[in-house]
Amino acid sequence: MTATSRKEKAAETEAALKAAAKRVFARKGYLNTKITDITAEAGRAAGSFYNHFAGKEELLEALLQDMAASGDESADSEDHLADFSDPAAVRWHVKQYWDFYRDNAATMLALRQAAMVSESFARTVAQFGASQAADLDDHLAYVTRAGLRLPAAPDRCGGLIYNLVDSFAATWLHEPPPGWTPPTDEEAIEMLTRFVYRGLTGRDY
Amino acid sequence: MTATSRKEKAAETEAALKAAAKRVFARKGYLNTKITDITAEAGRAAGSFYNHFAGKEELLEALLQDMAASGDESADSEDHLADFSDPAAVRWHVKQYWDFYRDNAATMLALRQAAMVSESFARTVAQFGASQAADLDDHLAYVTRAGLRLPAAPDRCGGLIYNLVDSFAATWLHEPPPGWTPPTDEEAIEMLTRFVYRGLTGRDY
DNA sequence: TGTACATCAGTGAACGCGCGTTCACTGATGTAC
DNA sequence: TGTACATCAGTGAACGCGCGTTCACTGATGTAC
Repeated sequence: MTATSRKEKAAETEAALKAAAKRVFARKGYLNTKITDITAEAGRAAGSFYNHFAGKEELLEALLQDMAASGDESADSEDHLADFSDPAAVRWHVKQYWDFYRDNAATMLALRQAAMVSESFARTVAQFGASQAADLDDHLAYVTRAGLRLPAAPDRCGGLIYNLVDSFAATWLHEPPPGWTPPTDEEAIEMLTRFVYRGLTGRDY
Repeated sequence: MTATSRKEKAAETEAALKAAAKRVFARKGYLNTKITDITAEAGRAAGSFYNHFAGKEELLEALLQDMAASGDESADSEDHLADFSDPAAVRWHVKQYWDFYRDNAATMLALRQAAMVSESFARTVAQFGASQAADLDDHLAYVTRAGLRLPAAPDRCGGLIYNLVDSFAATWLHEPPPGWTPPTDEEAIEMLTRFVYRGLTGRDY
C-alpha cells in the first residue's frame, strides 16, 4: 500500500512522467514525442504534465540532472586508471563510457535530438562532450611521457577519441536499423580499445 | 538577359528554391526551417513551393539526388589508392570524404536531422553510411595481406572508420559552437589519417 | 474526536497559435487559325 | 503577321489541422477550531 500524502503523490506522478518519457523517447525519439504521448504512457491526463514541467524541454533538463547525478556517483571511483600508455586504462575508460551510454541511452538520444533544434541544448551537449574530452588531457600526457607520439595536440586527441566512442555508441546503442547485427558489448569495447590505443600510441596491441 | 520560356522559368525557380533551402538549412538547420523561410530566401511566394515539391521531405530528396550525382562523377577517378597498408591511401580517402562533406555540408546536416525524425530518412542515412563503409572492405584486405592485424573484423573496421571520420566532419564542418577553434582542413585530414592508419595497422606513422 | 473550510494534485474538454497547404486570381507565354 | 483563346508559373490571403497549453471542475488530503 503506497503512502499518499500530497507531496508523495506529486513525486510519484513526476517520477512516472519521467520514466514514461524515457520509454517513449527510446521508442520514437524525443522530437517525435508529443506531450500527450508521455502522459498517456504514464497513465495520466494531459493537463497533469504542466503541474510538474513547463514543457518538454524542462522535462529533458530534469532527465539530464538525473543523469548527471547518477554519473557523478560512479565517476570518481578509486580504481580510476589514468595512464593511457597502458591499454587497460584505455579499456577502462571506453567501458565506462559505453556502460554509461547504455544506461542512459534514452536521455542521450533525447539530448542529441534536442541539440539539433535548440541552441541551448546544442551548447549543453557541446559542453558535455568538451568536458569529457578535457578529462582525458592528463591521461594523454602519460603517452607523451612514455616517449610515444600522439597523432595530434592532446586536446584534439581528446576530442577525436570522444567523437569516436560517442558516435559508435550512438550507432549501436539506440535500436540499430532492422537487419543490422550490433556488436556485443565486449566486442565493441574491445575493438574501440584496440583502435584507440593504437591510434594514440602508434604501438601495436 | 535570361531566357524565359515557361520551362526555363520553372527550372530557375526550382533551382532558386533548392539553393535557398541549402542556405537556410546551413544557417538554422533543416528541422527549424519553415517552408516560408525557404520561399522568402528565394524571393518567391509561399504557394510557389508546391509547384515544385510536395513538401520539405521531397525537396531534401532532390538535394540528395543532386549530391549523389555530384559524388558519382568525382568518385571513380583513376588515382584511387586502395592499399590501406600505405598511409597515403588512407589519407586519400580521408581527404576525399572531408572535401565531399565540406562541399555538401548543408545537405548532410539536413539529412542527419531528417533521420532523427523520419524512419525513411534514417534508413537512407544508415544505408549511405553502410555503403561507404562497405567500399572500404577490399582496401582493408590489404592490411591483413601485409601481415598486419586489424583491430576487428573488416566490416566492423569499415564502420568504425566511417563513424570516426563522419562524426568528426559533422563536429567541425557545420558551424562549430562560438568560441571553438576548428582545425584547418589539413590538420583535420592529417590527424584523422594518422589516427586511422595507426588504429588499423598497429604500425606507427 | 469531529466538523467545516481550504488547499492542492489530477482531469480532460476546449481553446488558440503556428504553420503547412490550398485555391481563386494575375499576367505572361504558348498555340490555333 | 495578327488576333483570340488556352495554358501555365507564380501569387498571397485564407483555411484548417495538429498539438501545446489552459482552466473550470472533482475528489481527496490537510488545517483550523
